[in-house]
Amino acid sequence: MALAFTNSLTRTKEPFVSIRPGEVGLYTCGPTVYNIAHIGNFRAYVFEDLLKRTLQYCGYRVRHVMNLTDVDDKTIRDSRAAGLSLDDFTQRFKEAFFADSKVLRIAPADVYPAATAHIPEMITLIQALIDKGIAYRADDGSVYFSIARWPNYGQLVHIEAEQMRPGTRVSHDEYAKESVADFALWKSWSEDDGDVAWDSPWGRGRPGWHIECSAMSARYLGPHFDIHCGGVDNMFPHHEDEIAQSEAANGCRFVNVWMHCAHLVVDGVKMSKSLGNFYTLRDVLQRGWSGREVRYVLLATHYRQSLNFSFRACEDARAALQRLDAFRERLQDAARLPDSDTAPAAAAAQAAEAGFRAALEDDLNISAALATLFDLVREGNRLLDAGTVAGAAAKAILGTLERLDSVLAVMAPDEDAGVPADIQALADARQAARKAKDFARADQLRDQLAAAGWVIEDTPKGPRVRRR
RNA sequence: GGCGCGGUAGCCAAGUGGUAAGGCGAAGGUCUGCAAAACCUUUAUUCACCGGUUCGAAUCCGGUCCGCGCCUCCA
Repeated sequence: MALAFTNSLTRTKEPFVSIRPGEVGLYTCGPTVYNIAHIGNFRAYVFEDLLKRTLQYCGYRVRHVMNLTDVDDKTIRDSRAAGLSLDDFTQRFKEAFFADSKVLRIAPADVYPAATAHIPEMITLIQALIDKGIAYRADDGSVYFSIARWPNYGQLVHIEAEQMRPGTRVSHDEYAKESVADFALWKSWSEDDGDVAWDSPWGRGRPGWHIECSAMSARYLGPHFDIHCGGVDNMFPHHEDEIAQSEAANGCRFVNVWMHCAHLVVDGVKMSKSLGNFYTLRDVLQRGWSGREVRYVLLATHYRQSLNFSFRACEDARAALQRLDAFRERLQDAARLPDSDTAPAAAAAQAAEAGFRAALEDDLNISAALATLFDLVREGNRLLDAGTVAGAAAKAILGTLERLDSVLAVMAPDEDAGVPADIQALADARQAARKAKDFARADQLRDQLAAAGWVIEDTPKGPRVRRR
């Protein structure tokens, strides 16, 4: 089975063939840095991370570009409200984004181009569209892309311009357009923009939203590249417009494969501040969930399926991960023993690896991939119980787990915050009581620990205290 | 009006023609001073509903019901 992805352009699953053998150019729409990204945003980034790691697992070298939208209506509006320069304002949210990405173990992109650092590229692109007669400068000084002059428009969302119903969000200041469906490439300066403006052949102003991705993807990946991702909500108009701009300006196909992930919902409904179900990663961490637990929740649902986030799902993830942890600990202990027969362990490990790879190659079927992982856990535990996994056999399974984790990135536990001194003192007192066979006293201390939110486990190496 | 997505066990979730993966939970067992943790076993005659095609359908076709998303700057 070879790699295959569902292409939003054709809406079918297609074999994946890279433009250059062994290499993939990947562009993923990044954050608009006007606030802290929420877990719905990170659902998309985790999906893209899974895609990238899968490509790498399958042997591709991936060149990954993720843009940072640091100039748009919202960044301008909110930076002015905060009394900060645009750069100072967006810088904080860029840093927050990188920090949160790291917590979620998202592998960094190769390049994070910022829109404000690529204005000349955008101007060049817009000029090319004007020169070709596809874009026009309106009376208000803005430049628009004319959909009437680009018959290929609509290939991604499969719509006809006539069928578009003017939405309620059409802004009043865009009356200068020839057609409601036309979209801005360059927006002339208005008072609301304050000091945010660049010079251009059409006067002072700032770029439209879509143009940055066309300009920056071409700069870092070329005019024609392999895969472009984002959330479904970006299909229209953002990606549709990108295609129009890029193909009209460059005269070649823009992207071979478009991949879009479905929305994250919370308890079955869209996340929104007014419903009180709006969470940033930080909100979730504050409730005691770790980065990898959240990553697992975001990862474990297939990307084209809407993901229902809930704290119940976090609990399930924690339990599943603890089971993986326990399995790896058992294997690490067994690896120090003299070698056993390696055949059964090797067979289980190979079966898991083959199944895992086949599942991910099939349009990132993460559920099937995780199923093969847990099949290996069960089979491995059985073999450990039977004493047929020791030494090299245990190391073989650990090696497989490590390779699977190069894609999943969920196996290494998060940093433990440690045990407070007073809690440890209670645990020590309980152990002393147990030694003295004063079990009533020991149980009473255990209850005290439980009331404080800690559980105690008596292992062969002594008692271990753990938060619950 | 247009374009889409989805309804599979208590919960989450694969499977798109060959007779229901996996995770969580629950129940039983092993271990333990008792627990906890861990491990093992069990846990859907059935895939929203009604017809149809087929030797055979959760999977294909027609219809019905229900939930959700997008239609100009929300991942």
